[in-house]
This record gives sequence, C-alpha cells and structure tokens, in this order.
Amino acid sequence: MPRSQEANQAIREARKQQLLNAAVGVFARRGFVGARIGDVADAAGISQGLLYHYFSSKEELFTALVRQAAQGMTGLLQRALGLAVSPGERLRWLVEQELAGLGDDPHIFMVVLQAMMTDGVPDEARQVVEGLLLETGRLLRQLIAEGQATGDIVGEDAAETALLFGTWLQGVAVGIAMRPQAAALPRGESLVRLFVRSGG
Amino acid sequence: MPRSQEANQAIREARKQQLLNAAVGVFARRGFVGARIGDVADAAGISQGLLYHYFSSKEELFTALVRQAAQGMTGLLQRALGLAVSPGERLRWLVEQELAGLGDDPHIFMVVLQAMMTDGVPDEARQVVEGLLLETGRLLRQLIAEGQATGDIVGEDAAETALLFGTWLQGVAVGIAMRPQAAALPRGESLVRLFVRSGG
Amino acid sequence: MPRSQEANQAIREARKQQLLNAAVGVFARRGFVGARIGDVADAAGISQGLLYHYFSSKEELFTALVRQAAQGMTGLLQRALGLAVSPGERLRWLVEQELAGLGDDPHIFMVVLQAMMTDGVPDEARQVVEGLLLETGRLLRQLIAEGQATGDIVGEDAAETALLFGTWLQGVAVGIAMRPQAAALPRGESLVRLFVRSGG
Amino acid sequence: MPRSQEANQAIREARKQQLLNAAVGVFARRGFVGARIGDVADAAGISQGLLYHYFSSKEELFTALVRQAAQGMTGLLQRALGLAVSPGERLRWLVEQELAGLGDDPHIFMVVLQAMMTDGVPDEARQVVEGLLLETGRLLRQLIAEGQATGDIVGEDAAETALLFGTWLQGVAVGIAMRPQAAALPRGESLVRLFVRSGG
DNA sequence: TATGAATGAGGATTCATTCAT
DNA sequence: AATGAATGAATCCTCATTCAT
Repeated sequence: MPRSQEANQAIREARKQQLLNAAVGVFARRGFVGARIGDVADAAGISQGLLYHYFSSKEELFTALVRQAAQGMTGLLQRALGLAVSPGERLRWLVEQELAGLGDDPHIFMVVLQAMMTDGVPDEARQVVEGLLLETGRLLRQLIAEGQATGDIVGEDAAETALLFGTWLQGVAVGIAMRPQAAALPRGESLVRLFVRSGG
Repeated sequence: MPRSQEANQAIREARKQQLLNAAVGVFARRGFVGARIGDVADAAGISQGLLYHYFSSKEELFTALVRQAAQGMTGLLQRALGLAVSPGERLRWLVEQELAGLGDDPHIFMVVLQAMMTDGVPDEARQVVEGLLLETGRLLRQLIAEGQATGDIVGEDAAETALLFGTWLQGVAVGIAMRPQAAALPRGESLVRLFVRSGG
Repeated sequence: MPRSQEANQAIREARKQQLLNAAVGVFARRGFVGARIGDVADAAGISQGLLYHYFSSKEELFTALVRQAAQGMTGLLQRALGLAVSPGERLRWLVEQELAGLGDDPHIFMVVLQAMMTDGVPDEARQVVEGLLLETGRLLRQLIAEGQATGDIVGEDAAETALLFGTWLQGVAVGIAMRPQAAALPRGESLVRLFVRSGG
Repeated sequence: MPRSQEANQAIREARKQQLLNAAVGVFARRGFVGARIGDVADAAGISQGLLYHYFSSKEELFTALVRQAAQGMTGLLQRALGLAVSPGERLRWLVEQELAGLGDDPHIFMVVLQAMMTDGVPDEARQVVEGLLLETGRLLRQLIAEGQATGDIVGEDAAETALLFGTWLQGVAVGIAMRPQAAALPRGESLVRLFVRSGG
C-alpha cells in the first residue's frame, strides 16, 4: 500500500527545506559555479541522487534559494512598515532585526550578492534579485519619507536618505559575511542615532 | 645578441601586469573556483600555456592579484592621512577617491570580498586580506581620531565611528559592484556631511 | 478470503503481458542500454517499483520479450508449413503475414535485431535469437525445398534460395522499422513473383 | 615556438579520422545512448578529455560519423552510375562493392540504422539519414530505369524494381551485421541473376 | 617565449535497483 | 500488490596543468 498523499507531500516539503538550508552555506562559501552539489547533499545528510528528486538541477536549487531569501528580506521591511510605533522606532527595529538575522545566518546575504554579481548564475535568480532591489528600495523610501514627514527622521530628500541608509545595511551585511566571528561591527544604535532625531 | 637582463625583466613585468588586469574581471565575475584560467588567458590575449610562464598556478595568480589590490587600498588611506589639509577634508578626499576608483574598476573590491568569504581560496590570499582589514581599520581609526581631536569630525569614540564609516565604504563598494550601471548610489557628499562638521 | 491461486496467477500473467507490450516500443526505440526502466513502467501505467514484482531486472524483462518475439516468428513459419495449399501459396501467405504483422507492430523486429547486434545485451537473449535464426533458416529451407520439388518455386539450391528470400524478409522488416509511416516498400506480390512460378 | 599551422591542421585531421574510425564500432555495438565516450577514446587510444578537442559532444561525434557514412554510400551509387559498362554490369558491380564493403566493415550500416530508428539520436544525424534515403532511392531508380530502357534489367516499373532491389541490399546489410562471422549469406550473383537478363 | 595538443581528476546528472510504508 | 523515496554506481563533460615542438 502506498504512502498517503499527505505524508508524501509532507516529506517532500520537509526535504526541500532541509536542502535549502544546507544549500545556503555551500553556495555562500563557494559561489554558484564553485559549489558542489555533493556538498549540499552531504550537508543535508542525503545522497546526491536524492537531491535531484527535489530540485531538477543546481540552477533550480539556487534559484529557489534566492527566491526564498528575497521573500525573507522583503518581508522584514514590510513588517517594519506595519509596526504601530513611530517611524524612528520602525527604523530602529529594522536595524536590530537585520543585525540579529545576519548574526543568525550570515550566509544568505552572500547568496543574494553572488546572484547579482557573478556570471554563470541562472538568469531567473538574477531577475529575482533585481526585483528585490527595486522593491526594498521602494519600501525603504516609504518608511523614511514617513519619518521625515513627522520630523522623526533627519533629512529632506527621502530617496537620498534611503540610499544612504540602505548602503549602510549592505555594508554591515558584507562586514558580517566577511568576518562572522569578529566583533568588529558597529552597534546598530550608533547608526540609528545618525538618522533618528533623539525624540525629546 | 640577447636582450639585456633588465629589458627582459621589464617585459616580464609588463606581461604579468597585463595578466593581472585581465584576471580581475574574471575572478570578480566567476569567483575563485568558477574562474577559468582559459578565460584569463583569453582576456589577456595570450595562450593558456603561456600564462604558466608567469604564474605557476591559478592560486598564485589569484594571490598576486589580491596582494596588489590590498596595496592599492592601504595606499589610498595612507595618502589620505598624509594630505596637508584638515581631517574633515581628508575624509572627503578619501570618499571621493574611493567612489572614483570603484567607478573606474568595480571589480577589484569583489575579488577582495571573494578572497575573504569563499572557500577554496588560497590561504595566503586570505591572510593578505585579513592583514588588509586590520591595517585599513587602524589607519581609518587614526584619521578619525585626529578629526575628533580637532572637533572636525563628529563623535567621540574613534573606533565606533571608524566602524560606522568603514561599513559605509563597504556598502558603497558592494552597491557599485552589484549595479555598475545604475546610479542608485548616495552621493559621497551626503555621507561626508554625516561625519564632518560643516561649521566653518 | 484470499483470491484463488489461479486468479492470482492469471492477473499476474496479464500484468506481465501488459509490461511486455509496453517494453517492445521502449527497447526498440532506445536500444537495450538506452532504454529506461522508468519509461517502460510509464508506458505500462504502473510505478517503477511495481515492475520489479514481475521482472527481477531489466535483463530479465528484455530476455522475456525476445523469447516471446522468437516464438511468434517461428510460429508463423510453422503455420505456413502446415497450410494445406501449394508451396507457392504458402510462400505468398508468409509474405502477407509478415507484412501485416510488421505493419501492426514494427518494433518487435528491432528488438530482435538489437538483441543480436548490440553489446550489453543479456547473453540469454542473444542465445535465443541465435536459436531463432537457425530454426527459421531450417524451416524456410524446408518450405522452399518442397516448392522446388514440385516446381512451384524457382531455383534448385534450396539453401541459396532460402537465403536470398530470407534476406528480403529482413530487408522488408528493416524498411518498415526505418520508415514506419512511409509507403516506400515493395509490394509483397512483387517479391512473391520473383520466387513463385506464375504458371497455372 | 608554436607548431606550424599546417602541422597542427594535419594532426587535427588525422585525429578526427582516427576517432571516427574508433567510433563506428562502438556506436554500432551499443547504440547512440549506450555508447560510452570512454570506449571511443580507448578504442582510438587517446584520453577522454582529448576527444573533446575534436568533437564537442557525443552528439557531434555521432553526427559527423553518420555524415561520413552517408557520403560513402551515396558515393558508391554515383560511381556505379558513372561506370562505362552496361546497366546490368553496373548493378553487378554495385552488389559486389556493397558485399565487399560490408564484409570489411559491417558496422557502418548499423550506425545509419541506429540514426534512423532509435530515439535519443541527434536530430541532425536523423536528417542526414533521411536525405541519404531519398538520394540513394533516386540514384537507384535512375540506374534501374536505364537498364530497363535497354532491356538489360528485368521489369517495367523502375520505382517498384528499385524498391525490391534496395530492400534486398538493406536485408543483406542487416544479415551481415547480425552474424558477421557466419558465412550464411546469399551470393550476390544469385541476386543479380534475378534482375539482370542473362545477356545473350 | 609561445602554442595548443594532451592528460586526468573532478563534478553534475541519470538511472537501475532497493526498501519502508 | 503498489508507491515513490532513497541510494550509489556510472557516464558525460570541463578544466587546471603539463609537454612536445
């Protein structure tokens, strides 16, 4: 008697996530071209052959990973925008979340970076990242514009301030990726103080 | 009559530089593992075999490249420190130079990033980058401390301010590497204003 | 109450036949080595795993198929020899049957050909085909010798005439296999006239 | 100093032919899908990697082989048509050549057969064989029509006679391929007598 | 110095077969 | 009986490196 449909489906989903989790580190550390499918399978604790039951190619695995990462990043910004606090507090929350997230998994940003910057990466993955950059830029400008309207956030040109702020977020991601173990990172609070008027 | 030793040596050096120039783009776009020695040779306009007269392996070529990049970056900071202007102006000059340099060749920063973050990279290259990070950190702290001493630069904790500022520089480099054609970068002046007291 | 042994056996046999039918086309079109067990299972509408309840390996499936084909071909000749008509008519009937049979299923001949000509095929299958060639040669020589004895069939050397005629049958089979849709085949009657004395 | 252009070119051509020669047997005996590139390289006495300097893929190697075979077969017919003897003699010469050629290398016909009949074969190879079938059909009809015009060859319908004759050629090729060692083949002369009026 | 033929190890992918359910 | 997840051994192809010329 075959396994039930639901059981199979559950196994499939669990395995896919297990593989995606294993893949982050491998792709981050070796790049798309240099990453070995065998390393991903090993990291996930399954055989190489089985990986192909879930992702039909290295390209598809990578693209799925990038898609998941993009959703996570956009989601974070959307949650920040939805917080029932002042714009400045939203910015603070965002910085804290990003620093915490990167501390938990410093690799995912690298994968996105690879997707955008290196050759040999699947086209689809690159398009996903391009969409991600546009979308996060848009959300960040919105958050900052709201803060500038209330006087909560410094500056007048929301676009320029958003760029300045987003650039810093990129920089910190790179810093963490480069030296995961080192504590040589600025505290988020230092940054927030540059942008948020010390309400009072 | 054989060419003189010096002439030969000069030709050899010129050829090595030609190869290093060709290698930047290839390594930046494909990562150390994914880069093909054949692509470097093609980009330099020589045969694969000949490349091995100048660099005995892919690893050596990569390491030489990273070393050169590190020297360039450290050199920039040292020149900034030596300028006979106010500390704030030194910071401004540094930002301008970095933006200009990255605009000219957005790839070199990627190579350094790869060297630091990816597996499979020669140990020596990684050590060079680790040294680079320490040295640039030190120089940047010094530059900022001098500015804070004169009140020219904001903040009191030179280490924290240097980290904050250095993170931006990294972010800018990533931004340029990610989207070389796009203008989606903050103006350097915006950044400088965050750190340098405008007051006359 | 369990199904009766015979019913089970019948189901089993029906399933095996279903698999053999599905296998003909797959083996014919991809060769023994190139054929995928999954394709056979798909064509039969069952899962890969289930196939192994009926045939313990690709080799066994192929051998069973070849055996069945050989029986069919020998059987045809035996029926021709048993017909209560003149030898010439038996030859005509044989040609008609072969053309009709190949028209219905142009693949089975290819499987026999593969079995004989390609490496990697199970030894047993090859031996079956070798036996088939010997047996059909023998039967064909007998049929022709009888016709030559009555003057119904041309020629004197039964062995040579049988070879000549058998070669045609092979050629026709190949022609059909090569271009199933095309009508580029001689009419059987043309062939028969070369061998059977038309005289009343 | 590099090897001279001509020397390189000569090496390339020699190697390509060496590979094609080795490939015939491997493809004939294992089919396109089942053939191992390593077997071809071994048979040619070179490394697997080197094979890819001459043919960029298994598909290209196979297609080149089929193309060469097709040229050989068409060439044979064209030479027959150009002979300064009676049409009947041309037919005799053709049969002799085919039998001799198949005796020397029984494999090439199998490759053509595989190209036409099996899946997984490169499209281009199949198209070459389709062209070959059309062209040889045309040439054979022409040769036979000329013979029928002079009364040298039996029959009146050149197309039907050509099909009958061509089918026999196919059959004999298969017969030789199936049992290369066995002497169980009809003598060409027996066939010729069926078609050529015993002049005189 | 300069070329490109040659090698061989390594990596992505496929597929026969097994096994838990 | 029936499914499809799971394995691992091939097999195609790439590419760093060497070498004859």
